[in-house]
Amino acid sequence: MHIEELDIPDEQKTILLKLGYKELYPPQEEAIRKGVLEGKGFVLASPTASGKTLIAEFCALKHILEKNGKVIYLVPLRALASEKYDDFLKYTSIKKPNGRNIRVAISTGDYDTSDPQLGKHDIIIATNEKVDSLLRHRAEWLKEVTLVVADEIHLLRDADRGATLEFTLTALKRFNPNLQILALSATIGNVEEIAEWLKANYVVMDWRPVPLREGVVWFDEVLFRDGDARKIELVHQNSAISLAYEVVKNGGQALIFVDTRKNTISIAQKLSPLIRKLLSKGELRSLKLVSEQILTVEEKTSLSDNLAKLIKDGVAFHHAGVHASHRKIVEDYFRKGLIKVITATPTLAAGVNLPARSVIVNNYLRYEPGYGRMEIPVLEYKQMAGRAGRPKYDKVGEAFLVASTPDEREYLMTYYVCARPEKVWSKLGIERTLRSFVLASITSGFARREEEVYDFFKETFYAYQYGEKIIQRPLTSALKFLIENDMVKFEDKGFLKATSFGKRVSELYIDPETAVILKFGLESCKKISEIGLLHLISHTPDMTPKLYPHRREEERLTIFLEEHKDELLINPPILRENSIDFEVFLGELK
DNA sequence: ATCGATAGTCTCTAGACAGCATGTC
DNA sequence: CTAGAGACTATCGAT
Repeated sequence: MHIEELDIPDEQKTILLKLGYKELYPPQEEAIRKGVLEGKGFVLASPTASGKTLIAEFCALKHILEKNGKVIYLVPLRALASEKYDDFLKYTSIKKPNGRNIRVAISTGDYDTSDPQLGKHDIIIATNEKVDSLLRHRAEWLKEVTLVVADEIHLLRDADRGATLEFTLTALKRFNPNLQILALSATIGNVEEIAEWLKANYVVMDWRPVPLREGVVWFDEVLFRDGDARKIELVHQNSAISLAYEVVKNGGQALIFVDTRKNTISIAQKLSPLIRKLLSKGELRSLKLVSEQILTVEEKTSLSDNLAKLIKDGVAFHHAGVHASHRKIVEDYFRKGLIKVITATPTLAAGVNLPARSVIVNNYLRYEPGYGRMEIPVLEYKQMAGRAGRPKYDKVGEAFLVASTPDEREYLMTYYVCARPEKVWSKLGIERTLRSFVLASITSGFARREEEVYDFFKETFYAYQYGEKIIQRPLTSALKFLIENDMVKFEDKGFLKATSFGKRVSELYIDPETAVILKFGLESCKKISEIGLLHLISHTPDMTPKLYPHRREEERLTIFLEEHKDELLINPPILRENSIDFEVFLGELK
């Protein structure tokens, strides 16, 4: 199908043709055939870079130019918001029927545009949380929205962020019954379920612009999914390092995913002398400049020192502890092909688009508090693997999982490489989460009586998956909690109303339980001291993760506790067991 | 007295959204 | 119900 043949505004065609778009990709064609452009709800599940955004662009312009509509584009990351913003900027030259140009805005915590201002724009790109917050502040213009694009909707599986997305979508759906919802997703196990929840059509496709070969490495042997095998030269006892070396030697770039930040650095360090040998004089010279840029652009830390040193050799690490501007530099020069290898934590898997010819997944286990080391979900592996293959540059992308024993190699092949991504399960039902969203449903006016609370939550994905009955009980207890703590009260005729306290809690985006603790602490205190306040804050569930008291510090902390006993606003636990928890907080004060 | 190997013990672990107040242009 | 690599420390033995 050619762009020319599509039923989209002519101005858009001109712009796209000028940019070199011609034929549609198969998933795009399929979506069109099934009727996205006709205003039906849609779930689009296909790998990254298979052109989902373009479909969103078609729908968006249709809404604005032909239906006098307004579009919200939901993304999970601020970095993604600015990426999409740049995407949509190309349409700002188009005039709407009323003679005005199309206006695009970005709304995340970073940008301070006031709400009414946002209402004047046609396309608003926002993080899920921002829209949730807008809902809680009852932004009026949300009523005018006719299309919501929800990017990366598989985020629903995430314990806290997923619930926000779920709430936001449910609320928007309710707020505006004629809304078209276009959900974009990675390949997941239960696209149909999500589609049915949204009362939408769906397209599932594994098609990728660059084919992907997946394999498992053990020692010096690579075994591919299709049965192919090959040997690699072991230039280092670590297979991931040897593999990356080989990739660069053959003129490619590699992305190595590891489990911890520390590992990210240690692998990069082992790799750097090897990679250095493969670089040309010119490359080394340019890299030196990049390295100097790293040192000057931000405050100097041991981390940036380290990074600068590694970049000289064409290697870099990437994780959340690295300053944003440094990350940007690393990403930019990797795209330019100057930096050959990046070792990264999963930041890169879901974040900005940064493909490489080869992806090496070094660890399939990751620590989870309370559970020990857990296997990462297949979905996550597939997302990392999906980063392999740069459109227009590589004929094929390769992704490798590293095994440490032959048995493990078999295991990884069956349970990761050949496995289907798991289903996405709603996490809204967790009581702590639910509480906050029950409050939100009341303060934002979606539920004015008890039955309406139930009605509202009946429409969530959680209720869809687990059944309307299952959600009743936690809802009741959440409601009870809110009433008992004076955030919500009953008025005449069974109307529910948020108290000003409740309203504030909801707007400030804090856990209701946090609010209760703070309130209790402040009310009961005789005198306020710095230590007391700080501890009170640390005691709150919003302060996570807690610090762990070291054995060595225990004594010191206990003495500290004795000295400041009177100042604390929360009484120390009596049981010795719990005192560990307690000393954690003291640890935070030091 | 000093060093060193070895074994046992301890520590530490991915990512990143919103809210506010105040200042600057 | 569930971990494991690496830093750190203690211990003992050899010189």
